[in-house]
Amino acid sequence: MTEARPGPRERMVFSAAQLIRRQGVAATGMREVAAHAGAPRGSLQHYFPGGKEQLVNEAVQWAGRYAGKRIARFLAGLDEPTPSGLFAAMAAQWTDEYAADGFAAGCPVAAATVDCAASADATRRAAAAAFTAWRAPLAAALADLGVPPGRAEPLATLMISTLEGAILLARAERDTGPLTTAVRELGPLLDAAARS
Amino acid sequence: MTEARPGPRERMVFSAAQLIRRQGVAATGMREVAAHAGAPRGSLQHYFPGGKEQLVNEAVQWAGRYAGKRIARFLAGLDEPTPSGLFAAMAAQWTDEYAADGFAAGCPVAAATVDCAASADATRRAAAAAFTAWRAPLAAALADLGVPPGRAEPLATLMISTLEGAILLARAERDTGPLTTAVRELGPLLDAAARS
DNA sequence: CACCGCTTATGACACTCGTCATAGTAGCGC
DNA sequence: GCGCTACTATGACGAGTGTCATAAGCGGTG
Repeated sequence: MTEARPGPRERMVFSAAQLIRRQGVAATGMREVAAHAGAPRGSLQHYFPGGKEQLVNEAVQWAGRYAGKRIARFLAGLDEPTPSGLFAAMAAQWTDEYAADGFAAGCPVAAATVDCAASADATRRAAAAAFTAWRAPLAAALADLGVPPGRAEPLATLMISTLEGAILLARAERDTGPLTTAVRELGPLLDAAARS
Repeated sequence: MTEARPGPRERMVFSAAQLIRRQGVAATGMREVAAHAGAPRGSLQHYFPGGKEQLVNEAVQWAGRYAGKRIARFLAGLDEPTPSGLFAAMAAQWTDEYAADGFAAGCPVAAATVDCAASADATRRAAAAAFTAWRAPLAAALADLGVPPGRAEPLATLMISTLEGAILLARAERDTGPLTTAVRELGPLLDAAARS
C-alpha cells in the first residue's frame, strides 16, 4: 500500500500489531516481526531495549491511537450523522476486511488483553490505555450527535464491548453475521438515546 | 473445591481450560496442564494422541457445554424471570469472580479464538461450536421469556457479543464497570423485546 | 504362573524462543 | 585522517516447547 517511507522502528511496531492480531502475542516472535517489517534483526534490541514487552506495548498503543483517530474519519464520512450510523461505520470496517481478506485477523488490543492481562501488567495497562484512547473520542462524538452527557460514556463503552465481542464471534464462525446483528440490534437504542 | 473424583483425563481438560483462559493457548504448555491437573505427564499422549490441538479443542468444547448448561441454572435462580435478569445473572458470574479472585482469567473460548482462529482451523471450529452451544439454549430461554421467535436468535448473539467484549474491557481495565454498564444499557432493550 | 489390556514413567530429539555479547559498518563533524 | 554516534550483523546461550520411543508398573483373566 504505502511506500516504505516510515522508518524501520515504526514499521516494526506496525508489523507487530499486524502479527499479534492474527496469531496472538505469545505466538508472535520477534524475529518474525523483524522479517515481516523488512527490518534487520539487529535493530530489535536497538530500538526496543525493553525487549518484547516494549514492542508489544507500543503496538497496542499504536492500535489504540489508530482506533481513536478513525472515529473522526467515520463521523466525517457519514451522510447523515447519527449514533447508529457511526456504529455501523465502525462495524463496516470489519465486515469489509473480512469480506475482502478473510477472517484471519482480529483486534490487536483484544489479543494483547487475552494473552498478557494476567502475566504482564505493563501490557495490560497499555491495553487499558488503548481502550481509553478509543472510547474517549467515541464518547465525545456521541455527545456531538446529541447524546446526553451522562449517557455518552456508558454508550461508548457498550459500543466497544459489543463490537469487540462481535469481532470475536465473527472470527470463530467465519461469518459476519454477529457484526451485522450487533449493528441492527444496537442501532435503534443508540439513536433513541440521541433524541432524548 | 471438589474431590479429585473425576478421572485424570477430565481433570486435564478442565485444567487446560483454566490455564487457557488465564494465559492464552500458546503460553499454556502441556507439561503445565498435566502438573496443574495433578496428572502424570505420560498420560498426555495416551489420552490425547491428537496432541495439544486435541486437548485445546476438548477444553473449548467443555467450556461451551458449561456455558450452555449455566443458562438453565441462571433461569431457575431468577426471582422474576426476565431477559434483563438473565443477562444480569450471566454478567454477575463474572463480576463476582473478578471481585473475589481478581481479573486474572477471561473466557477460554475467546482466548482460543484469538490465538488459534487463523492457525488451527479445527480449534476455530471448536470455538464456533462452543458459541453455538452457548447461544442455542440462550435463544431458547429468551423465547420462553416472551421474545418473539425472530428476535430470540439475534438477541442471544448480541448478549454474548456484548458480554464477551465487556469481559475483555473489564480485564484490561481491572474494573467491572464495563460489565455493569453492559447490563444497565442492554437490559431495557432486552425486556422491551420480550413485551413486543 | 503367564498373558494382556490400560496406564504411567522417563529420557531424548529437534526445534523455537527471547536475550545477550560482540563486532562491524555508515555517516557526519571537524 | 580521527572520533563519535547511530545503526546493523551475527553467533551463541539457556530455557522451554511439542512430540516421540521405549520401557516399566498394574490389575485383572485364563
